[in-house]
Amino acid sequence: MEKIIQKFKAMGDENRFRILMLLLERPLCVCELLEVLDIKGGTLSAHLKILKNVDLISHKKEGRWIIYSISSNDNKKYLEKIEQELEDNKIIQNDKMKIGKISREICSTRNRL
Amino acid sequence: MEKIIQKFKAMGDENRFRILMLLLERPLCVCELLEVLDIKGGTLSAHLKILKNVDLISHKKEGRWIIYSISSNDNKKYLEKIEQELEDNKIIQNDKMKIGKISREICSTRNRL
DNA sequence: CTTATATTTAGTTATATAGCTAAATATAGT
DNA sequence: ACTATATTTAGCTATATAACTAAATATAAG
Repeated sequence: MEKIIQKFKAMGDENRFRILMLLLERPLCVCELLEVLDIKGGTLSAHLKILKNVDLISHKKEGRWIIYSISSNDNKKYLEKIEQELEDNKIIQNDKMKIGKISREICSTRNRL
Repeated sequence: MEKIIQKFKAMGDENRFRILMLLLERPLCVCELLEVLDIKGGTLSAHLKILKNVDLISHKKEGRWIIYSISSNDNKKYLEKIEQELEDNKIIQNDKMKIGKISREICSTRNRL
């Protein structure tokens, strides 16, 4: 039971929920997520750890980047169903618009921790 | 988005999650829930309000009792799927065993707030 | 009116959560 | 070696959450 409750808690935070909706678009590196969310690197790392601990996301290394994605097809389907109910949400829309304009390489030009 | 996040938060609490699993057995009055959960009346009322506010449960009056139940078939199906993954959980098992032995009338013999 | 059932409110306490800064650590690429 | 990307840690602050007690309120039944 602890596990499922932790999963709900993981999804019950705005920034983590936005991360999940963003990863539904495509796998993303940490610096791309940082471009969209208004939080610091350390904070984002903590959120990613929480989502990883409940198996909602997973990651792989690719060059000097760490790429996060939704961890299973079940999770993907589940989250997509939720996403449909949020088609008209401004924050989510805006996040997806932003992420559409960003590529991994943009990160080097910024200087976020 | 606020709404879905509130829903996850509502489910991400042990006592509230136990309430949902109990209501999956059958509709229950507040005093029956009080027999199973180790919390005071005021606290339980607050939890029920949170679950009601996100439309997970609803209630109706019946004599001097207020009967709570899962609010829709969709919610019921959703929660039943989660319940299946928890078949071997001791707390849930115990809760369901207890609720099986209780009827509404037992309440008058106790004196919980 | 009194009792039973439930909710609400005010006030309190303890713990959890989310964010920050700043420094340290890890790893891969150049 | 140095840089880029990311994580972790320690220390801090602010807010949210869950619980309690105790009293007040609401409603229906007897």
